Amino acid sequence: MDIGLDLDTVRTFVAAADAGRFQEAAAELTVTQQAVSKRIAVLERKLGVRLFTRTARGAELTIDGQAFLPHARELLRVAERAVASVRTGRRPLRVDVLTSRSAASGLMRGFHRTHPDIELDVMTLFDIETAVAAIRSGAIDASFRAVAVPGRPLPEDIASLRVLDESLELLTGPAHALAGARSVPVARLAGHRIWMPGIVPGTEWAAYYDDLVAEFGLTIEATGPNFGSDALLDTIADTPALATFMGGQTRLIWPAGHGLRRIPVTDPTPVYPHSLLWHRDNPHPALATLRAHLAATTPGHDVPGTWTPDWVLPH
Amino acid sequence: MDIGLDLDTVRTFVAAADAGRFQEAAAELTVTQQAVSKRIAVLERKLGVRLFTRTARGAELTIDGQAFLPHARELLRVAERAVASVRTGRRPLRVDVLTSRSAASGLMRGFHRTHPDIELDVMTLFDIETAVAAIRSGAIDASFRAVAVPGRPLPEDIASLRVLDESLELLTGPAHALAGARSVPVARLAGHRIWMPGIVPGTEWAAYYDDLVAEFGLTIEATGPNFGSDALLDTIADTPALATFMGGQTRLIWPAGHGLRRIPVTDPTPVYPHSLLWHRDNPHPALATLRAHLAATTPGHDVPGTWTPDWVLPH
DNA sequence: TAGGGTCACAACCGATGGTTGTGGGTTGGT
DNA sequence: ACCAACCCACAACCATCGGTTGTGACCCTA
Repeated sequence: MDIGLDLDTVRTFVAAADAGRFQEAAAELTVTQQAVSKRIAVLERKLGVRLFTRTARGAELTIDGQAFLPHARELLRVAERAVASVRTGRRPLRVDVLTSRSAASGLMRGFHRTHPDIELDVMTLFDIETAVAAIRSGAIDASFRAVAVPGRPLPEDIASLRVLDESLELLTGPAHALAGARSVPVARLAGHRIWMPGIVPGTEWAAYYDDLVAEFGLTIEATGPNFGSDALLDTIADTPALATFMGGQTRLIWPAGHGLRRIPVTDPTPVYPHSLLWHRDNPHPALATLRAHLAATTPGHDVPGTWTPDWVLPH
Repeated sequence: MDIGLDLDTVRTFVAAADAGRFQEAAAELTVTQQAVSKRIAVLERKLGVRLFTRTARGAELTIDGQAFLPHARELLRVAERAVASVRTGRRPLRVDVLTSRSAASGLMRGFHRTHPDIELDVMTLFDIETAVAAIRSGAIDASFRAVAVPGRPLPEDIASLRVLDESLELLTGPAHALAGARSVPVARLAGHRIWMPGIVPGTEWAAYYDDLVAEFGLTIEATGPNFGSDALLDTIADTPALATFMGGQTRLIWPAGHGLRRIPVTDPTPVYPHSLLWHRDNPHPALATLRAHLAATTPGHDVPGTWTPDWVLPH
């Protein structure tokens, strides 16, 4: 179905369209006029359309050529950005956001809205260990994580800023015993089955839920393979005895007709602390902009009536 | 400076990233595993970065690979649309808009806002002759034009709909005699030098200004080569004795500090009539949508106090 | 430790895409 | 009306590229 376009050919097409003459385009690309002629001919054969009308004083775009031209330019733009994304030196700011639907991802969307000119590459690493390693190696510029896991303090060269406390909510199906509640105290969750597949021991999120369990006497089951959030939501919706935790700012693809309920948890409200981590010596100019943006836009923390593990860094 | 990426390689990269194993990607692309390995190796050498970490049970993306992946996907999307833009059959709706800054272009932007799902290719043809020929040949689907030049009625198979009457405004520099006026009656323009380079005899816009000149005794100079709107604006701004006409909805790149004035023309206000033209038998589904959109959103015409040539089609 | 899975390297070879040389065709000056 | 000066296309040639097959090193698991 797809044609093996190659970008040199596309570049040739754009150069020829701009120049209006194959010769000039050839000079610009430092190839011969015959090479340009051949490339264009091949492109036309691949597309099945005539792109230029050859005249005695050059080559003019056909209507098909005019239609193709802006797409060709866009293609070159995107290619340039793709290459730039892995260029060492001035590359887009690389930020790790835990998951694509997390609150950190929302913060980055906000940052992108107010700074649309700053190029970003958003990615999702496994845990804080790999994130810190990636930051120290320079592979990424910043990471949103809960810091720090007990017994594993942040290295000296890593700086952090507490940027968002995200309230946890209980997610249940319509037949769950708590489905009708407008909110639920943490203590009332004792004895209920809370299912969170995909928790990997040793990660900072596992440490968070371990502490939560210990503090309030909950039971969280992490059994079974993690088939992704869709499967999780399906199961929660269909199983009256099962609930799960979810960040209050998580963006869900809400399955229609499932009747899922998001129920705030209170007394106290467990909050998941997101901090921004970065390397003290990272000179990326956009990093300072991001820090300033987050410092300016994020609300206060440690609101009374909330809970976080005591190993969480202050701000 | 740019690297000769080719899209087959990019496709291979995406397939390998999705599959997690070169073998599976190879099967999907119906090439051998060795070919995939080679392609990835070449891509990594070109980019100067390692994209995968090879393990015993497959290949995992490095951080650089993760950063590159969304750009690679975007590249393939754009490529697909580029190819689709010249595919006969279901291709984007092709609309000719006179110039990229014309009122018709604004109408298309509005259409795109309310129907972002409909793919469009907007282009600018020379005059109504070529537009009609392109419509009849199927090369384009619709055109915004003033119809019809006297003596050249629309062919039977071309339908039209009057969609917008655009008031003409006078554009002057700050030192022009009329620069201070809030509006100016057409009759007061007699004797003033109005300069509109780029008018080509025989086109429908030339016919429009010919009629305007004849009706109100104006003098329009079309002399001199047309160096584009930037050069025109520069000259108008610097020359007290010169003014030009401009569509009231034209989007200008307003040069800073030029002090240009746009002055409405009255008694009557000359309006430039934009009609949508299309082929009666054109089955493109988006064409009907566009017609309905325009019929619903465009205001009435032939407002009292306005003027159009008498050869303009009624609606 | 044997076996089945992964990817990489080497040798080979046809297709691709560049070069030079040449020819047809329109334009414009003499 | 011709000829020079431009255009682009076609042909022949040839190096490189990108695929194939064959093989080997490696890792995990039974």
